[in-house]
Formats: sequence, structure tokens, C-alpha cells
Amino acid sequence: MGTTKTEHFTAEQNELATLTKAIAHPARIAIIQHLIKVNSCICGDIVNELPLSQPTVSQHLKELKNAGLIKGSLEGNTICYCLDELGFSKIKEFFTTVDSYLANKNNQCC
Amino acid sequence: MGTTKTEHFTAEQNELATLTKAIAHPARIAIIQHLIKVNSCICGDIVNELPLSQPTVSQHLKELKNAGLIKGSLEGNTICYCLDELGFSKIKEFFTTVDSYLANKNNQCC
DNA sequence: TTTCTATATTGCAATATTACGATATAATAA
DNA sequence: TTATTATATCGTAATATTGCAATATAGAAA
Repeated sequence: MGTTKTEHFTAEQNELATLTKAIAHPARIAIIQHLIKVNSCICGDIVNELPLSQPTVSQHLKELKNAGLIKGSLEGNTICYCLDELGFSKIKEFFTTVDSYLANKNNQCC
Repeated sequence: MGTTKTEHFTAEQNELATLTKAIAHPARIAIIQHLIKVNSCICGDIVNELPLSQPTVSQHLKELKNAGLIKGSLEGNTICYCLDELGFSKIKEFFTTVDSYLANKNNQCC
């Protein structure tokens, strides 16, 4: 069929999938890295920074915003974007679990 | 159109996108969580654990393996899967950067 | 050998994502 | 008011992903 069977997985698993999927594009990673570098910026700055058209950048920003990874505030004519801590904190939880598991090297089967 | 413009992004950005994309599915997150729980297991165990057919589980395992997030070792008739530290360590680097940036709250524009 | 068991691959239909031109919206400047 | 500037949305084509039935492969057991 082609549709992900979200209904058979936990809310946590689906949320985590949504968050990591929002990150999983080189353009969106570049946007996140740029926001870390300049702290905050407007859409036009990112359009100048990336080899993508304005509508495409706008779409990527929307996806990051929907996932809760960035937030934007209206500043007159423009919208100022910066990272949203909330989204990243949810991802952090998962990777902390994974990393602390891997740190205890009882997992030598392979 | 429709193809991600990987050639315009850095190798690091593309690699990170590939890794996070491999994680970004509830079934693959469930597989990772199950492997953490039981340390290592065979494909059939995961088929019993998830509401997906054997070919679909096999495909998800392949994607996780290709991305370097799990590894499998032949044990006679079966294949024993466990987490692959290498893939996760590459992701860890990125999120460590993000988290330490967010910890220094100079980013209050929004 | 033959059969059984475990996993992978093929082929395909349904759905989702990516990218962008064209256009819409909305605030500012003239 | 009319431009200009910044961003979003629409529509659509190209491509990728998801899921599974059918089938292939390959080791173990009989």
C-alpha cells in the first residue's frame, strides 16, 4: 500500500519518527547549522545561503516549524527564525538512551 | 525535479541526512528500541514483535544496516542483529553541537 | 537426497517527498 | 494610493518510500 502504519506504533515512536524525519534532509540540516551559526535570521538569508529557490526554502522552514524544531516571530515585514529547544529536547532523550546503552559494552554479539 | 540536490550540500550534511532518515520511521525506531532491550536478536524475533510482514521487516533491517546503524552476523541458519556504534556516534556529534548551543541561552530572538 | 526453516529479493501499487514557477498575501516605502 | 519587499501557498512533475505477495536462496534437519 505505501502508507506508514503509524497506528500500530506508540505515540512516542511516531513522534520521534516525525522529528527525525524533519531533520533528515541536507537542506534542513544546513538551515539548522546556519541558525546555530548566526543565532537567528530571516527566510531571505537562508535563500541566499542555500542553492534552492525561495518557495523550496519556505517549504523546508515550514516542515521544521511544524515538527517543533524551529520557531519564527513576525518582525514587521520579515519573519525571524531560530531553533526551538522543545523539539530538540525530545530527540535528545532518545539518543541519550541509545548512547548510554552503547557505552555499556555488553552488546558484543556481532 | 523531485530529487534531493545532494550535490550542493557538504558530505557531512548528506551523511547526517542519510543517518537520520534511516532512523525516521516508527518501525525502525521500534527495531532499535527492541535491540536495546534484548541486546541482540534475529530477524524472526522482530517479525513477531512488529505488525509488519517478514519482507517489510527485512527491508527495514536492510536500510538500518546500509546506514551503519545496525550490523548482522551469520549464525548458521539465522542472522544475529545488534546496534552498530559507528553510525550512532556520527549522529551523536551533531546533536551534541546542537544541545550545547541550546544550553547557552543567547538565542532569544523568538 | 528431500524437507524445513530463516532471510532476502523481486515486482508492483499506493503514497509521500522534493523542487520550483506562478501566484497570493501582507507589511513597508514612496 | 501605488510600488516594493518578504514570505507563503498552489499546482504539478519527478522521484522516493512503504508494504506485501510471490519467489529465491541457503543452511539445518530428516
